[in-house]
Amino acid sequence: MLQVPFIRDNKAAVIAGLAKRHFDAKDLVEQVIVLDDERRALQTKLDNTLAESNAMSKEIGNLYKSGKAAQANQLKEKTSALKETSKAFGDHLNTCLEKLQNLLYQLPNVPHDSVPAGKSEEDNEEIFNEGSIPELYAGAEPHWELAKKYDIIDFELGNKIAGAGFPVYKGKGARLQRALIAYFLDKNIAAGYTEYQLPLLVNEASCYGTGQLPDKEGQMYHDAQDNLYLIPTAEVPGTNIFRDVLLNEAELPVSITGYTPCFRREAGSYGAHVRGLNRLHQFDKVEIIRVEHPDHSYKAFDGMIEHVKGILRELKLPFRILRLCGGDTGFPAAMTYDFEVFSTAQDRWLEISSVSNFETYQANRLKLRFKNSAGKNELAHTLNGSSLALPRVLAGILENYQTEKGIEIPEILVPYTGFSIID
RNA sequence: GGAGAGUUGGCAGAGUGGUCGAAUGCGGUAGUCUUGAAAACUAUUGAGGGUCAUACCUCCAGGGGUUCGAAUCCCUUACUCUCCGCCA
Repeated sequence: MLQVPFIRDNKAAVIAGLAKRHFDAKDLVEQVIVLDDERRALQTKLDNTLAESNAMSKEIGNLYKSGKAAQANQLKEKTSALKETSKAFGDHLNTCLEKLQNLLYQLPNVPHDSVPAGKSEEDNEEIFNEGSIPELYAGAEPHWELAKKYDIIDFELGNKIAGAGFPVYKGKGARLQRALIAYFLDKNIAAGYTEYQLPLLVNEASCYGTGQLPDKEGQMYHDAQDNLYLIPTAEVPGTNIFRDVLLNEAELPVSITGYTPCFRREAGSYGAHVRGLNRLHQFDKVEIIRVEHPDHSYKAFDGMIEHVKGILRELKLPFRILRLCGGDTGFPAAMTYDFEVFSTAQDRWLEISSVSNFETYQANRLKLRFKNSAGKNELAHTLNGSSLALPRVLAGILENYQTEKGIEIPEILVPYTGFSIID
């Protein structure tokens, strides 16, 4: 959520920044300012009324104490009118605040200066490309065929047990998956991240904290009985660790990592592009999350990019990095880089990681602050990224490492899998 | 699931109707002392709104109520703890 004083002071910049998302913020921004003016005026009126009745109450108390009950009773009669006016101002103020809140929820984060304008994924900038795309043998197949051929992922069985989008991994498929999780976590820990095991169900407040609510209500699985949501990403429980937290400056930066399954309803997305492992209702992901001093958050961002690069290099997968344009950058993010692995047999790029700096947008909702060197409480910056999303890495390995003899296991993973080929 | 107890500032923990935004301790900050540090001592230290700055207002888990006046009484929701039941 953007801060109102920031919007007031940087009105033109906010509108221009959001234009890069093809988001016309002009009316919203105007409304925010008008409502905020109204809010202030009402607050002042309410405060004055309350001050008056506070003074009166004090006087009544004093009169009683000094035995002047008759005078006190006389004063009491005057309080009812004050009560009514303060109630009216209070109600008015509340509706005003509610409206303001709603407006603020509608404003996405202002993109960083370096973010290109653009409408959709076609306007994203490729800023990095590494690894050669392997020449596959004549009979090379997409991963869903390979999965069947080597009996490592059973989509039909998942359909039977749960439904589409819930694959069953078995044998070496399951073991490879587990190896990847362990490898990613070890890499993250070696880079200074602390491992967490987090709840997979979260409450409403946490969903508001990271912005899944109110915007993305229908995209999460919801247990109505207990009013809990299945997490769509570890970002939700991981970042909400810091909801309503005041850190000391010396405690920054905070770096955490965690493996969790992720659950997404993905309502309405079917078809060829979601075949196999491309899009699932349940998938595994290892996430990295950082809380940073505002002065260092972009340095941390670069560090996260390098870190993910390092993992993909070790896996020897061909990948590229995209700087997302304004239109494709997620609602709460100021800047996002996507990592994509080339899926040889499908002849397309698959997103496997997304690293974002939210600056203070999430922190403002979360009330995540730190005491700065001047002794003032200041909003921290939050960042997160995947390292990595499992199914598409798996798809990338299956497709890029397939040979006539079977699927080779990237060397770095062999100590984790305990086998070097799936055949 | 049943019964009971609790939720107070960065943390711990007093406070049961009127100078309580809240004792005390820890922690933080500044200073004295010290070559420097530690210890000790002294001072200072909750958050938000509002103002040029004051004034002033709000906040003692969330919401509602009683009262001239609520951290304190009542209702309600959430959470925590203890006991019983159930259970990997």
